[in-house]
Amino acid sequence: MNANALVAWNFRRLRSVADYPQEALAVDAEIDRTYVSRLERGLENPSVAVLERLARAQTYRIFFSFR
Amino acid sequence: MNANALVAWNFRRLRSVADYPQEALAVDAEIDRTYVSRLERGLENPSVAVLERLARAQTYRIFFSFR
DNA sequence: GTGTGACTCAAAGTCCGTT
DNA sequence: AAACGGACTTTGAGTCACA
Repeated sequence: MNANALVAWNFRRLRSVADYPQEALAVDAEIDRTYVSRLERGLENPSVAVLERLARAQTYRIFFSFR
Repeated sequence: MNANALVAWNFRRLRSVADYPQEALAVDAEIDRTYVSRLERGLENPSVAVLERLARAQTYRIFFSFR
């Protein structure tokens, strides 16, 4: 198991349980929608800066969600 | 506090407590030694693949160390 | 709402040396 | 043993049109 596949899998998993569309996440994280798509399928090798923006967006989403 | 600064700080911290020279880590992780130097000083924005190689090398070093 | 291919270009990452 | 420099090659980041 490699790190990028794990990161990809966890990002998708956490995004979908939060009922958070790729497109909305992309906007919040200020990352292109198509890049998020490829990242979640393990086709990219993202940098720490990218992970940070996505993780922060995910965190806000979870904290300010209802259910 | 940003993610790259944290990653940099932790990599250096863990490497030095393991008594693990940059050059040896660089060889084990198959990463250029000058890059490891810049990374630990927070001057780089490394990819997941690089983090993985460094982290694996660190892990082996810790597991197969004496003290 | 997401996946894909093709693209540009700034940045990641390498390799040489010197301090 | 680690920082620093420059020149270099490769890849990630970011965009777009289309399915």
